Amino acid sequence: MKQKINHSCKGELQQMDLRATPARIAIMQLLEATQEPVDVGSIVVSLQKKSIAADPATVFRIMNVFTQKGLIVPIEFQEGKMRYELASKDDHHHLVCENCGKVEDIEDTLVPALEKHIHSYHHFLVKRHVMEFFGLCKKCQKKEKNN
Amino acid sequence: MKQKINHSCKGELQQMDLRATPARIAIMQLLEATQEPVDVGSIVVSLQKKSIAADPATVFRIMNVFTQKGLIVPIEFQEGKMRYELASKDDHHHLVCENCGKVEDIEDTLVPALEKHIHSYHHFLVKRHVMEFFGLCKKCQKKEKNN
DNA sequence: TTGACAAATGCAAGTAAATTGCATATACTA
DNA sequence: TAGTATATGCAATTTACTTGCATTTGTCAA
Repeated sequence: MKQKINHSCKGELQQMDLRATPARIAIMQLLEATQEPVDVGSIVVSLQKKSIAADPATVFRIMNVFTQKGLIVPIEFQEGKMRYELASKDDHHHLVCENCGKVEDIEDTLVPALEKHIHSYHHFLVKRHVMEFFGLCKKCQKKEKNN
Repeated sequence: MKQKINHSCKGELQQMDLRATPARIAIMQLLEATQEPVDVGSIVVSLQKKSIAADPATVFRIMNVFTQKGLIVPIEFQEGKMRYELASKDDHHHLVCENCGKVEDIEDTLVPALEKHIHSYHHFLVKRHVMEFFGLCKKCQKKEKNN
């Protein structure tokens, strides 16, 4: 069965002067359907399951172009590899469970104020930030208690 | 001229059940003398200048042991490699200039409160966080203006 | 001070993420 | 539908980091 083409993705890509190739469309759809930031390896596997063969080198290139165009944001969970998520999901941070790997989002309520503060007091213009939290989710805290 | 041995470093190492080897002592001294987080490559170069030849593999191993023992903290500036700084310098974040590379420290006034908030409202226990800011320092903002 | 042994190092080989060069394939435009 | 700029696949490369093993060295006890 042929995968239905998501026309909004196609449009989104073309608006950015990017050709709507099968790999690019599939990656956009994947990112839209996934709540957790994904890495290149898992993207390749996901596409394989949809019978879309994409070389890792190609996926790396796509992620770079998408990042340059501002479609996605690279995220670092300190695993020695990059993850990515849709830029439209911005204004939040992640709570990464170090036990089960689950990722929760939390709203970003303080960085804008903090960046203003940094500019006023340190005369430093913030363009980009990294802010992630690692620890134990509710379930894994309970599990740990029961040991 | 022989480098004077910093006896406090030696003691610090031995307290942690680590043998006080020349490379380890020199790295501790380097970290104490440096305000910016350093990567393995720059450590090797710095030691060479002090006529201490240390293999990168050894430095990587030392950084891993120091991290495990809590002497240093790994820091990620999204350059594809790790940096490290003394753990005793903790409770601050970095303002990294993307133009000249300069690193300023800012006091951490909000993370403790934020982590409490995260535990109360999201039931997530934060054990570790990453929080860095990238942008333009005062000087580089001026330079950019004059173009 | 010395000698023995566990621990640290150097060197070389091995991983894994990410990049790059080049020939081929393909999406878009006219 | 054909021509062309662009994207992809594949293989080779780069770079950070790790690991295995033989050798060296710091430490501690005698």
